[in-house]
Amino acid sequence: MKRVLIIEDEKDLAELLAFNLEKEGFDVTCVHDGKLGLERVRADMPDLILLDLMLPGLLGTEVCKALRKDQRTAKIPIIMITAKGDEIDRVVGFEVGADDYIVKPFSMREVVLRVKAVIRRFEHETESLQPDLLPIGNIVIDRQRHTVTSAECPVDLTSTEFKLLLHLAENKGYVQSREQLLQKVWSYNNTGDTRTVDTHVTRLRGKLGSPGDIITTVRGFGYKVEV
Amino acid sequence: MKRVLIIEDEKDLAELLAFNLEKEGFDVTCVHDGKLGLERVRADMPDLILLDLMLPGLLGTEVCKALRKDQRTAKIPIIMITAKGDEIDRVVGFEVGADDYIVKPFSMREVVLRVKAVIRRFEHETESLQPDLLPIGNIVIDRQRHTVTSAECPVDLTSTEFKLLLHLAENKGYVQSREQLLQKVWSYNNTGDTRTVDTHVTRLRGKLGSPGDIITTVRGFGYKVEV
DNA sequence: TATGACTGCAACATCGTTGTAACAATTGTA
DNA sequence: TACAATTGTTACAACGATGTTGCAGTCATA
Repeated sequence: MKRVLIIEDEKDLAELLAFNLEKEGFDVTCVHDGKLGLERVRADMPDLILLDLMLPGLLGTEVCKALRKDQRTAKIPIIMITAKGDEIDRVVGFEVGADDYIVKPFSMREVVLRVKAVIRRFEHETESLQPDLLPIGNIVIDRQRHTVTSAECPVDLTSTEFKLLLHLAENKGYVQSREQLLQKVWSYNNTGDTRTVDTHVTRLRGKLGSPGDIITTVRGFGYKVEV
Repeated sequence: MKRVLIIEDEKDLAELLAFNLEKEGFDVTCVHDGKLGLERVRADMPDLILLDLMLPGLLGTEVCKALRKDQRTAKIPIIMITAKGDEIDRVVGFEVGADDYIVKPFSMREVVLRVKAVIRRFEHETESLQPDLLPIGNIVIDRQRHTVTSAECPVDLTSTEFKLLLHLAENKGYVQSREQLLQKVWSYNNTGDTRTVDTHVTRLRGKLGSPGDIITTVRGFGYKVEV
């Protein structure tokens, strides 16, 4: 169950928000003052904060900034409630750092949807967002990002080198002849100079450093990746 | 124009479905194998998937589960085609996660109606549930107001530039080929000079200033946004 | 109608990448 | 050991992909 903290000085509005969010299964707490709100966040560590821009004592923007500065609370998503549309640019920009905003007047349905959406987004972001990684030895290939790390260090590969490494890794354990590689990686139908493969293997090994040793030479046949 | 991917091993049936959906104005692609289907989904990102339950190689249920696990594809609606009625509970339930099903034998009219209904339903859901704000690096994109701030400064983008930035940001980390971008941002099906993309990327980078560096070039493949 | 913004395309500049060749090093074999 | 075959390495010129700019056509708006 997700916990939401509402920091809003208009008590009627706060309770209305709380009622509707609780109906949707959220665990809601209300605070009516900015300074108290800050303390409450640190005590409760909620999953999301609904924060009014206009607060007595400490402005909503100040609360937001303070939360962003503290490493512990920096990643709690904040939705700002604001009356004026023209404040928005400043609110959502880096200066203040809210994650979403709702302009008064708003429907309860809108608030609930917005809260759910922001929470969903943050769940995804914090989740290990690594769907299609191909680890091989001490090397990790990321197909989507088109990036490669060797011994945890990012390596900058050219397009041909990337395709070559990927093909060898996807067929790990199987020896690939130079002709096969030219066909698969280079899309050559006729046979070009097979020594081209050697050149690229060398460059690849060089860029990968010592983990590149998993690309082994099979004398007389070709290359393979072996762990 | 909405794009539909059909994953169905009976080629005759697949073509019949394709014919009838194309007649209704859909852009249809067919794949006859589960594993290929998965790859195709990730490459094309269709708006809806018609998926046969009984597939050679990889079962339809497995394809469905795999799509649901990947954050990028989790929200693409799936209609399952099934021969037996008794599987349905499991198929549309949480374990597999299809959004609708059609039992063989079915009329083409029924399929078309079902496809349209599911697409309509999902259009509303994705609209209302998306947060308005998409912060990425030092850039904040406001979907609703169609505004962008770069390093807290409002930036004036044209509609094409906005769509381009939004699409790259929504797929952050994933390399988008020029062809994909033309399809998603420009709605070009096939023709078009892919260099047009380059031009707009340049203009976009220029307007965004130094925070625009998050749009990185992946030589030989396309562009991506990386933080 | 005139103006201005936007768009797509073409042309040019620039820079990284690539294939080839030449030479060095290694391996296998007689 | 000597020799041939294979592979490793390096350098370099040509190529190609991308960055950039200008321009004409289109569209909307005043």
